[in-house]
Amino acid sequence: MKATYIASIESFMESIEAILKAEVLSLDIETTGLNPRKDSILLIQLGSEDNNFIFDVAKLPKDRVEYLVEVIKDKLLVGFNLKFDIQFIKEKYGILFKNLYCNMLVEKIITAGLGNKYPSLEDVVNKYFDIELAKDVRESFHESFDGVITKEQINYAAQDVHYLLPLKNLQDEHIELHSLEKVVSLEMRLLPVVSQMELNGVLLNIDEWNKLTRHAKRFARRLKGIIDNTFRKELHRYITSTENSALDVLEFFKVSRERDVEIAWKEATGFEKRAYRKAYAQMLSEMFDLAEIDKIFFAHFNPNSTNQKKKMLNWMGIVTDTIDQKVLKRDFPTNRFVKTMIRYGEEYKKAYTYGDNMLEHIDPVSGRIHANANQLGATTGRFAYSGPNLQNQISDPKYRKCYIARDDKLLITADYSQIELRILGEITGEPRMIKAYLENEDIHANTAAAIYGVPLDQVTKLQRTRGKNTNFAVVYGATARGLAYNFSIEEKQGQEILRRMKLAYPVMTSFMSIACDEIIRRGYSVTPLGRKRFFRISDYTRSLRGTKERMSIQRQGFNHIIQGCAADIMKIAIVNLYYENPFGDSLELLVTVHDEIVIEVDKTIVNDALKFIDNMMVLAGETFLSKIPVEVDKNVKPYWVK
DNA sequence: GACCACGGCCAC
DNA sequence: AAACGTGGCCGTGGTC
Repeated sequence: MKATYIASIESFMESIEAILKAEVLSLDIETTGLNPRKDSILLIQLGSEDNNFIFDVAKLPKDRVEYLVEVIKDKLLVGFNLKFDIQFIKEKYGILFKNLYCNMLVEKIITAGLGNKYPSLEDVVNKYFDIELAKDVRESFHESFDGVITKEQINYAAQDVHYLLPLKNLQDEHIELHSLEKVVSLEMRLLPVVSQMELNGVLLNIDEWNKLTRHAKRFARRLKGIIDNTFRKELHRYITSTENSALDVLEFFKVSRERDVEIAWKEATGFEKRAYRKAYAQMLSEMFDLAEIDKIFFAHFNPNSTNQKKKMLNWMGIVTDTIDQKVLKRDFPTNRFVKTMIRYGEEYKKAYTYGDNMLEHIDPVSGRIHANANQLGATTGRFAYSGPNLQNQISDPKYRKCYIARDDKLLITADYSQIELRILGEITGEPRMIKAYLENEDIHANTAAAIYGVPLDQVTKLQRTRGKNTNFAVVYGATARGLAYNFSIEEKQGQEILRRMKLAYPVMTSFMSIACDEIIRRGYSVTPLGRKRFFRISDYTRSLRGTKERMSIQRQGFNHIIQGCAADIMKIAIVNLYYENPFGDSLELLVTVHDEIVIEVDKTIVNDALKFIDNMMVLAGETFLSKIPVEVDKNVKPYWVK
């Protein structure tokens, strides 16, 4: 493996010749950390077919590195998780690379459903070349790096780019084999856009957010007081009716020990390492006094423990195997204590999971939240967000309002109206659905009319809700039991609903049946764009005994066609919004939530931007929808509207 | 202390 | 308990 280390102007001049000549280069960078705003680039590695160049950014004049970036900006750049590299380059040199081939994204596309969720370079190189790459050198750049690059680090840096071009050639064979060219092309076009979206970040109104958090905390505290009192009564009832020690009590209620109180006791009594556990248990087993047990119980008691809540509910005569709020609400709809407990859980989540946690993600440099947008997070092609997950923010307007535009800017929130149902109608070719959409009928009421056998104009509110849920259930592949569970009805009635559904939408029904057979026969399902989701099909899967597994695969497979198509449409829209954007920096994409996109615009261009966004999104939808119209709902406010 | 599985719950 | 798809994050409670 050749490697040329470049730290002087002379060596730079020599190497740049080879770089200029190359049409394709592999790219990797080493940095001092993971944050493109805070951390710096140490090395830029470029691999050509016959050499690996390592540019020592710190030792070269800034204008030379800028020149290098300029030289390679339009070449095809191949790399593993290129989002990381191009974000650093954009942040430091102001140039966003757009001609990309990301080996990691490609690997996810060609192994969708079968491969690793987070493939590492080491895994993939090992898979294709049966070679073990060392991983631990990368961290050596982060802490305690003194600016002097070691020989080992140079070798490592060269190795990191060395395999990328041959890897591309091997991956290309799989792309061709599975006809995934269009999907790869779309994802690669999307990659710089997603990188830019992450760099843009979102702005949180911290004062308003904290108000909500404080409110939730106060609420949670009050509810905890009620829970404590109720539990205390039950505890005393238990103790006075038995002759158990504190230890028995804690164990009966599944209250786990080893909380702060136990640690404090260990420190106070001076027990060594592990010996204290036994001694502590011994002490508890000799404790019989009600007041003392009360004290020790509440020192250990944890209202966030599912085990404890479950045990206490059962003790109180609320017999349940789960504290799932859906189940509790159904089985004990009027129980006030159950309500209190559910409400406590909700407020606690608002206070901490959403409340305090969100502040941790505010970037120290930009003051904004730069969540990680994983463009191939879901097997179906949907995005997944993390750190924080911006796709499951509380939909209550009070919370959404905290996501705000910069001064003199506004947020446009645009979402596809019923995109998955429209896709379902289009793909299956179901005339009744097509007609309903063409004639602007209420599709949920339509389904309700069918399953309840009533005229469209006589559908009640409950029936419409059921119709709506049944429509979703079809996309998700629900069974009669599932429907029965959701609607709190008998399984027989669930069967009847499905029977009428099939009768009302016969074309859809036969299409689904054929599609589900195909999924098992081919071992994959595929969206109109060509995005595939693969399944492992064994003899067992095909057998009678494998019915459960087979049906599960068919549900996933059919859902992939619909959900994946919706994802494809949104991605096409995002790509076109970015590349066709006539407004420059006055229009910036911030975040996408499956069928929705949030865009920040200058106040001055709002009306034109709305038209542009509508146009791009509808056009993207029309790539795959021709029989059923595409509709986009739009909102403009200084904050995020749902 | 780091890791993991799981129950639970937020979103579309 | 789990009953229909796709995710991430929390806390608990266990392991090493």
